[in-house]
Amino acid sequence: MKRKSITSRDVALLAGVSQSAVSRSFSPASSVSEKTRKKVMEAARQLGYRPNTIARSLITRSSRTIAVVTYSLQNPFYAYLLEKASRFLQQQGYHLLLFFAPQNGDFDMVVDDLIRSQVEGVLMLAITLTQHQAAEVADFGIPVVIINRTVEYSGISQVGSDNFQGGYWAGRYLASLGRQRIAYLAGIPESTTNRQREEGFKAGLAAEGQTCFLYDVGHYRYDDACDAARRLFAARQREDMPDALFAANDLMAIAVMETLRDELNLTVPDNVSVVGFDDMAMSAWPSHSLTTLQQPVEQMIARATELLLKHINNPDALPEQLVLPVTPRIRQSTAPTVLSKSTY
Amino acid sequence: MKRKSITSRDVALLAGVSQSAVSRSFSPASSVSEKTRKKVMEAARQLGYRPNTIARSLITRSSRTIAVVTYSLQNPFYAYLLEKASRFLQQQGYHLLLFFAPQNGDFDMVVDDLIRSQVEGVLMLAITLTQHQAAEVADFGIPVVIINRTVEYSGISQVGSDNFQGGYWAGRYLASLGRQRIAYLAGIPESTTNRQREEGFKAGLAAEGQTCFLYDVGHYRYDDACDAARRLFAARQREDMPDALFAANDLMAIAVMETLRDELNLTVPDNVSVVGFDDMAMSAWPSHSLTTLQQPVEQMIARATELLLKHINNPDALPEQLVLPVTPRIRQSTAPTVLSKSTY
DNA sequence: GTGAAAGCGCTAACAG
DNA sequence: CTGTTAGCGCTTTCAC
Repeated sequence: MKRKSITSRDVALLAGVSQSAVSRSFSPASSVSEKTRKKVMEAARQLGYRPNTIARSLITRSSRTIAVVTYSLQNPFYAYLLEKASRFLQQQGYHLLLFFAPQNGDFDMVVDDLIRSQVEGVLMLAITLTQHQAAEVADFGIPVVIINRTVEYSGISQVGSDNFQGGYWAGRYLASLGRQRIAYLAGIPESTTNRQREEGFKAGLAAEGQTCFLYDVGHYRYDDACDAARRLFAARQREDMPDALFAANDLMAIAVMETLRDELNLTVPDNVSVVGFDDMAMSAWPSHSLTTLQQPVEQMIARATELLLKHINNPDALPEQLVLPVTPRIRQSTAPTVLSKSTY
Repeated sequence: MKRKSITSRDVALLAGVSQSAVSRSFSPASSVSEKTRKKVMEAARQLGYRPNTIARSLITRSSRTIAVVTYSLQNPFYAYLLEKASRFLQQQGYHLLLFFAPQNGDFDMVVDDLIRSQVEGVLMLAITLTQHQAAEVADFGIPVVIINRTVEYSGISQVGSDNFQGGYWAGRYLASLGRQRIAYLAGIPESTTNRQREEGFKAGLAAEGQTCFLYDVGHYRYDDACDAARRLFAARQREDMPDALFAANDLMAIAVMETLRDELNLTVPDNVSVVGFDDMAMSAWPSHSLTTLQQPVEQMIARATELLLKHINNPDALPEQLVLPVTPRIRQSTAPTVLSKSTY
């Protein structure tokens, strides 16, 4: 933008009014006579004038901008979350500054960048903040809402779903199906969502008198989950491999199913029953038909965005931690164990 | 952001230097003595000072911000495009303003918003601009690059792939497999990508002495494509329904396959061979194993972003229209026709 | 209702 | 190298 731009002064000159009259004409709340506004608008049209948002932000000290921070869009569940939340905020008249968390994990720079950019709020999707980072942003007076991840810092609002309950259900359900060797495929092990799902799962198994048969890590990613599946099912004997698996998200659950069927000649659900977490759109497609824990996406977004707006409009509002219930969706990737020839 | 913020003046006072010394200390290019910078930085740290990006933008007349406009992230191909491009631009030190094209199609407001927000460039993903809109942005001096869609306006740079060739290949390939009733599933009929793919497809069929057997529309969406599949294969007799289908993108191709197998009891590729367009990651998964035309995504992004940066740095650079080659990926969703009992 | 004047927080000459 | 001085384009008192 080197080219000199048309300013309100130029418009004022052409319209034969003062510069402030131009400003008023473009601000719905101000009182201007219909006549003046008309003159101004006409001059503005002729010159192709558009108010400079940056200058306005500087003086009003409000950027009408919200930062959205996300980790990766490879997971359709997050792509969906991002789109829904963004559209809503956009509709509320906010601009959205998009930040991707660097894959090398150097998140401090992003936090710094966030603060400098004068956003009025921050919406974090599946991003784990350290206490330090969370405090830094919050202390700076920028409201933050985290969706689908938590941080041990009560100064920040969080909206998540009941990961523990979901995991618990998965554990009990698979055991109740008669499965004896139930494995867990972790996401990012240290992420709060993973820890909660894992703990819930183990508790659920324990309630049925079982323990976790095998454990591996897939970082919430498709490819990593395929690799994990190869490791988990590497045994020679069928009785040494899992007969069921709970994956910390749908994307990994699907990866496991694909690998099982394509490379390992195992059937789902007969040889292996699989449960995921999220219920992304794709999980309901017939090819996958994945039993999973449905997160209440729409509700999560609604609550998170309204919470964020609340904090923006009222800096004294207290932070809230919301935990929304998940719903089991039983599909065809799980079935009771049947005794067949191949089992013996 | 109502709370009064710490300004460079505050820091100057504490550090015992002038306000401009503070400014210089935070600008890598400026010359400041190590001693001064140290004092300033220490004072800044104490106060928690961060330079105000908005004020900086106003005076430098450069926002270091690029707008990214996208249509929908439901299509993983675009989610991928968005993530890749964004990460690159972010790495180049740009901020990204994210705009979703409204679904009601009222794109003029977004264009206006775009211009007001003082972005230095606009990257459009799969967005169709009218000539008028394109001209409006371009005339305002904001460089625009469109990925994967074209507009009849030579003032704008565009990066796309060879849709016509891709369609042509699909048409010939399916015909060469011995398929006799080849259908086309359109995306958004009036979108340029769709038109080019469709024309190429028809030309390819013509080269093999065939014409398009049936035609339907799926708007590039999964659900719409399922509906279209139901219509396309509604005939009582096998010989009245298609034995092959070319969909204008992978998402729709997959939707068709899912519907065929799950609801219509038709097998892929034997009863129906299917070809898509894009080659998104999911298409290679064993469940789908979709034959498709691979778009050179990485290359498209690389060229588009470098083109955009070029235009930003040199406003006189001429717009370019790039058409990159697509590559057929033959997988298991297509196979030669075999004469089987069920055919007679 | 309207114009004049005073900045928002910062960078960029300009002297020294 | 450093401080002083002008603004960037806009909103917002404040008189009239």
